[in-house]
Amino acid sequence: MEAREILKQHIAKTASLTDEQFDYVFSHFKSQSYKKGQSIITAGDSVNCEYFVLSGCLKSFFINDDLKMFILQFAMPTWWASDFNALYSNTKATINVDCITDTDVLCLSNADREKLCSEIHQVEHFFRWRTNKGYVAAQKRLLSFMNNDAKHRYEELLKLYPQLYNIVPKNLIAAYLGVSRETLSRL
Amino acid sequence: MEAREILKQHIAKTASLTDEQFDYVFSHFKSQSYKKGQSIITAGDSVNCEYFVLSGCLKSFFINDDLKMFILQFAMPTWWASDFNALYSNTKATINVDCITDTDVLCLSNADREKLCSEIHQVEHFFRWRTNKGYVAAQKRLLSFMNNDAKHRYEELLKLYPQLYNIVPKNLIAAYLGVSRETLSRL
DNA sequence: CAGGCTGTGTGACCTACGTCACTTATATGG
DNA sequence: CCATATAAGTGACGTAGGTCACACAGCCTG
Repeated sequence: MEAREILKQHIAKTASLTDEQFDYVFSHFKSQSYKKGQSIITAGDSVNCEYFVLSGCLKSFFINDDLKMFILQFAMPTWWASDFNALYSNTKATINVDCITDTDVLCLSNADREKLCSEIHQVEHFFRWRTNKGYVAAQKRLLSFMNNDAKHRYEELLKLYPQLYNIVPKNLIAAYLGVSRETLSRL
Repeated sequence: MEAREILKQHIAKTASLTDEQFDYVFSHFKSQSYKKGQSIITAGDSVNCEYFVLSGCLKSFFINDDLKMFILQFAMPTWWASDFNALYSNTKATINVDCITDTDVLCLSNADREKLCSEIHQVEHFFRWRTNKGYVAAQKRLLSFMNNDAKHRYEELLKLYPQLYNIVPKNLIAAYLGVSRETLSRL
């Protein structure tokens, strides 16, 4: 399926746009392709866009002072990724976004999102619900962190994204679960 | 300051409503008072409303199978609290909301929020940004969980809400930090 | 095919934090 | 004003998971 249709169906799940409205919205997205290992957002840079994944897989992650990596999210097709904190508050990135595999995305700039949201009520509706879902998911993950041990969280992750097991190296899974590579290997 | 003004100023920070629009919005909120220790949302019940705190302090928390409590959020004045997962997806509550102190709130039902959001574009704008902020905060907390030890998180919490230290018993702080009461006491 | 990478497994040891048990202090309500 | 919760500190000990070190497999690339 082509980019246009993927985005159209994705939006249609939460908002109803006329064909003309969707065409107008789509015209603000920029298609982009990246290679495995390439960096899309690097900590310290300014962040202009959010990225809608068409194919492939991204990771958004934080690197601490000891150079340890913590993965906030794996972004699979129809997921959105960016450093939302930096994007929304117009500050420098503290989060990185890299390609785990070759990846095609659609980019939407912060300014264009806000423009579309104010011009088309249903677009604002769509983005409200996108974030609502993200917020609820983040809270669930937080609870899982507090409540469950590494093994439990690992099983939870595999249930949530079975595809991940094949695509993603174990050290990245460990960085998502917040445990060391060695601990994960011993589960 | 009275309820009306508190909400008005709170909304005005992210959305511009005319006085008539605000009056209309405000008419959908129901004022409610609770006593210290009272439960507002109980796991297993259905959830109809979200709560805007005018005065006092709420906690939203999860109780696991071992009856251990994990606090998702302390809700101070001008914060919103509910079981948003249950509220949005119309399922039974898995999160509880209780009063830490006597508390005055404004309740808004799920149906009325959606009605207001669809009727008034700026209201949808307001709620989009409320969730955006919540989402970013949840991600930050998640990172802090993965990256920092209990002591670091404790200091972070006290910096973020200095008032909390006096109002809230230490066992609740521990439940927020995800450590045992004893460990917190030893910091 | 040799020499790097990167990914993965495993042993030995260390540490932050949990659990349980007991004590002390502070509220609160009958 | 006493009785009973509730809150808070502390010691002893257990354990999940971290860290470091090394081994080995499957790759690319020269």
